[in-house]
Amino acid sequence: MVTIYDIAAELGLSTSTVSRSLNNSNDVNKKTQKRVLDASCKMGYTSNLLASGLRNRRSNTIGVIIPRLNSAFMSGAIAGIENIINQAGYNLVISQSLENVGREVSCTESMLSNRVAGLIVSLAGDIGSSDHFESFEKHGVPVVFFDRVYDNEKYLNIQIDNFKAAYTITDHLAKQGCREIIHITANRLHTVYQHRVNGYLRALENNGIAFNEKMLIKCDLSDAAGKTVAKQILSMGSRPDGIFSANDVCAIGCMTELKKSGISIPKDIAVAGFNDDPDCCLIEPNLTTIGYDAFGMGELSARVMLEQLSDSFAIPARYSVFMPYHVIIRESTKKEKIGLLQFNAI
Amino acid sequence: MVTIYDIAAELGLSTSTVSRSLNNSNDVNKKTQKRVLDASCKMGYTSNLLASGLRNRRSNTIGVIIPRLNSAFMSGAIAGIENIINQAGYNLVISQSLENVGREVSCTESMLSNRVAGLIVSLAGDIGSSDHFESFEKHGVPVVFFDRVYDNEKYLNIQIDNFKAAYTITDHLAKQGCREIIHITANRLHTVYQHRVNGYLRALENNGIAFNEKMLIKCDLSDAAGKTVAKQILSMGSRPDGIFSANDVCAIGCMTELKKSGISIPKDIAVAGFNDDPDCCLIEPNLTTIGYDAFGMGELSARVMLEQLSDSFAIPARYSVFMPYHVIIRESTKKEKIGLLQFNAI
DNA sequence: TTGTATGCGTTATCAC
DNA sequence: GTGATAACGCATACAA
Repeated sequence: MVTIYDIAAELGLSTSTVSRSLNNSNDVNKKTQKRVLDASCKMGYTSNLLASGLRNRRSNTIGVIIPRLNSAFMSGAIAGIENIINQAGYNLVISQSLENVGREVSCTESMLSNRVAGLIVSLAGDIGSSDHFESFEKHGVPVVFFDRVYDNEKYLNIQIDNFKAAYTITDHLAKQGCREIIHITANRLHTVYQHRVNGYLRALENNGIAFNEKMLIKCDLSDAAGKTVAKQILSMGSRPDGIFSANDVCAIGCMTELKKSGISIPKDIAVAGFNDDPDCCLIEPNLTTIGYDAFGMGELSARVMLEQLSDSFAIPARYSVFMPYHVIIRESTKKEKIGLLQFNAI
Repeated sequence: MVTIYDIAAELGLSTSTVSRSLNNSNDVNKKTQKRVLDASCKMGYTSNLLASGLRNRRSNTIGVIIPRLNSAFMSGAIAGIENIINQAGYNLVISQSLENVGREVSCTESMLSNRVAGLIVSLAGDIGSSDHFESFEKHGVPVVFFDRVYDNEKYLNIQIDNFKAAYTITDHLAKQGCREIIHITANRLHTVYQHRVNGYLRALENNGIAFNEKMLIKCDLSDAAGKTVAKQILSMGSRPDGIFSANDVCAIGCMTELKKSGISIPKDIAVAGFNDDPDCCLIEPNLTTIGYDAFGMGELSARVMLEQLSDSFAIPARYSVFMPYHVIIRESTKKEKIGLLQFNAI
């Protein structure tokens, strides 16, 4: 491969001048620079980022660790991150923790070995220690968390207010006349889900709905789990009239199965999800849900990262950013009787 | 950061011995190795892959370039690739070309700069020159294409037989009694789509169905495009009784819109897609489609890559692998009259 | 089995 | 504005 030595030899210059030209330094004659750039082009020069990274003691790569790459939310967030990061001249390394803390740890080790300039993370499902992020902090490598974050102010967190969102959507169900609203949540209570549970509970309380443990169903929030939950619900003594699932996938699995068994939605049971997956508008009736801007969240995470990267001497910021979210009300929670009530109320 | 110098100094050894120990070389005393490993652990050593890569003249990273990260197919394929690649001790860099050849080119440049050990690619939408892959070949960096490949035997291609698959599903539509089957394809005819068109045409021919240009509709295969196509179809003089879309997303968009306008599927129009997205089982009626193993295709691509990587002195292989596919017949193409015919035939 | 010495390609410091 | 030189951390050819 062509190196700066080759270019230097070709033009009778030193490698320093070539390097300066290539890096668009001010300390170089513009004409010389042009000669170098032309030659590098002609000779097919490709910069060696490994050498450059070694010399600079860090690569020009930003690492991303996410639980999984298989949701509209995640691919949207990645697209947002990539958009900002690439513009800034960085590359992206993406790794999946597969919802597994062990894998997350080895991902961080690999990122460390690759001397990433920064790390953007959405945490694996379990709540675990954050030890594996400490070496980054120790070596001045900024870490930004998004969506699934640690529940403390020690880190840079980009998220939505899950408590409020869950509160609002549960409250909506109650206002639609639901009196027995169950909540489907993750079996491993990551803070994200814990906050949603809390919001749900508060909404029940404020609407004078009594809560008992049977109303909280834990599963892995998959489509299959949703179907299983539906069967559970069908066999319940007193059947709920509202379901709030902590994600859309599970809500949709559940709905599909309920429909199969002749349950009418929202008449018999109103259903709400979380995330605003595209599938919400595919299932019939369309699914009420919480929507938030995945692409924007990715972009913001990346921007915060770049900010950290630029003033490396500044005290590392420690704060949480809450992104906006909105409740998207669709047919799956529009109970007809309520429609009438609302009509009368006008 | 701790380096092998630090470990060497700590133990009174040379860096070569430390390096050998860390790399599990045979030329080192097992006891010495253990001392080194213990010390490296205690001291919190993290190998510097930039230095190692510079020395070895290539990184331990495999690059992946794909059009977009937003489909079940792609995330499945990526998961498959990652599964194999990680086991082999490599890392993955993923980049999206966003269906744009220009971006694809800059992705390859960045991969080259990062001195990736190999490159796995699914091509951007357009047919373009393959010049940007030549430098890899020139420098002995293996390139494996999957799904969207160049239409020649010059490269390593992992794909399905799109001609046959399209033939089979079109033939199925014809056998269900459809006499005017339209085909929705991409407006930029990548080979993948060209082959599907060809299979479609052959099936028409073999079923004695006349073809005219109006039966071939070109669009970007998005959900929105599907809806637009539906409106086109509704305004056609002679309405088709069968639709074969080159992907599911578009088929589903189209179906949704047709249903809204009171078209009964499959009675009025039978619809078939391609890919077996999970949404095929969400839309009603469920969508007939072509299914193939995304995860397996990813794994195979990665395996072929590793094979190339291992015998670097072998002549680079040049061949195409065709993965199995299967036609998945669901309600969207089961015309009732045919059901009766089949019943009578028993 | 271990150590010495060198180079991978780049950038930064210093001198001119 | 340019050049000589050293150093980044590691791996290997060669010597011992």
